[in-house]
This record gives sequence, C-alpha cells and structure tokens, in this order.
Amino acid sequence: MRKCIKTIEGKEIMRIKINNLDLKQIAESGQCFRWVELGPNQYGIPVFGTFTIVEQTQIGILDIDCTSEEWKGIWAPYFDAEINYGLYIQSINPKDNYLQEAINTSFGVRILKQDLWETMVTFVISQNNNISRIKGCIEKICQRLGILRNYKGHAFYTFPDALTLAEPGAMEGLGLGYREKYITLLAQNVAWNGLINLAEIESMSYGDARATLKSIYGIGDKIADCICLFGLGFKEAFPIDRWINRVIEEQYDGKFPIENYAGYAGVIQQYIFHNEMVHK
DNA sequence: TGCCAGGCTTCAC
DNA sequence: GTGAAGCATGGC
Repeated sequence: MRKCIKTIEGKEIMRIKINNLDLKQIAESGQCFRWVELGPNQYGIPVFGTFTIVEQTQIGILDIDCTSEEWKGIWAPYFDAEINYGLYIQSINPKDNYLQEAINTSFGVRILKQDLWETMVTFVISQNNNISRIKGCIEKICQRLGILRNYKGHAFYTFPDALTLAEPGAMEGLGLGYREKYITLLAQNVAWNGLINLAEIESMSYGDARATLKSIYGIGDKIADCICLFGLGFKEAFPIDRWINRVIEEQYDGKFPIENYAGYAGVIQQYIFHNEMVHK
C-alpha cells in the first residue's frame, strides 16, 4: 500500500494504491448494507458516526476523501488495507475449479472491519432475510433513530446507539418482523444492565467471542461467525448460510476443505458468497 | 402468487 | 444430540 495527497477539482483527497480491492465487488458482497452508490465505482460510506466518499479511479487506485490522520485511524483499518489479499488468492488450491472460477469474479473482495455494535444489529436483522430487505430495514432504523449529519453537502444518518434502540417500541412498524424483539433485548442488555459488554467481547479470543455471542438471544452459529468476521476481524470465522451450504453440498460433496485455509477461511468464504451473489 | 431469504428458538424424541 | 415446526416480512 502506498499513499499520497492529491489535489483533484480543488479538493485535497487521499490517493491510495491498494491491490485486490474492488469497490463494486465489496458493495455487493453482503457484508455492508449502508454504502450509497453515487456514481460508477463511487460510493458514500457512513460508518463510526462519520462519512466519506471513495472512488476507484482505476484498478488498484482508491481516491478517498479524508485526511491522512483519518485514513490511518479509520479507513485503512476499515478496508484492511495493510493486508495483502493477493497471498490469500495465491494460496487457493489450483485444482479447486470452483474457487479458481470464483476468484475471477471476486478477486477484489476484502473483509471490512466494521463497528461491532452496528455489525451485531445488522446481522441479527439478516437472519432468514434477503439483502435488499436487510438494507431497507437498516435504512429505516437509521432514518428514524440515527442522527442526521452533513458531510460536505452529503446528508447521512448515523447508526443509532444501544441506548436508543433499547427504548421499548423504538423500532415498531419498521418491518423487522420477529427480529425486533431480539434487537430490543440485545440493546437493553448492552445499554441498561451491562449483561453484554462490547469492550469485553472486543478483547476476547475468537473462540470466547463466538461462544459469548452465541449465548445472546437471537444469535446462533452463523450470525456469531458473521459478527466475528466483519465486526471483530477474525478471519478464521467461516459463516455458513444457505448459499455457502448449497455450494458445499453441490461442489464439495458436503465437506469444504477449510483446513487448507487455516486462519483466513472467512476470506475464502466471502469469495464464495460474492460469486454466488453475482451468478444467482 | 407462491417461493425464498447471510437462521433462530422451541419442542419432541 | 438431532430433526422438524414456526416464525414476520416483503422482494422477486
């Protein structure tokens, strides 16, 4: 990764050289639900109470509207920019025809390191749900309960904190279905009584974090692994949903060789998931 | 119009 | 421990 400050149209932005990053592929990879497409290869991203605009001007080049400090403190970790994903791709078994084809369409998918609280709520909503409806539910939550902010002329809503979501009836009528009660209780246990301690979870090992998450009402194996992967940065987490399970059954005779990708199976899982999204 | 979705809890066995 | 039913909602 290399970076510099570039002045474009009178604005100072960061120009980052970063391999194996494709914004469109990430946007459609089912790990983030609040990116706003502003133009071809250009997205507005609201996270951590802030906002930025990113544009992929050419292969391997990312223009991002932020200061050097913001890049280092927020966006480089978010894009996992220090990690060479090319090594993950090189390690894929050359005889694995399915994965070799998958990386042709998904070579630019990276694992975003997202806010833990937002990731927990988001993936509770995701259960037995489809991506376009998940996006709609989250958007409605933010519009009703988030804070309206303005970033250089772009309005965006923050993701509401646990105290806000803990209020009984706060999410009523937003179409969350049976998931609403899971999120209300989750928020209350975070904000009201400390039964769930996010900072503590963030300090745990993968195994402990996964077990702790699974003990939460409404969170099972799959959602716990999504939170571990996208909210805690544990790349060994390997979430198995209907799509992944289908591929394992149809392409791997029911047994995916996860041991070949020890420590980063979650990255491989995202290549599979994105590939399925593109070809469904 | 049914089928399906980044699944989970509950309950029977 | 395993398996099946029931769950809310709306996109397609």
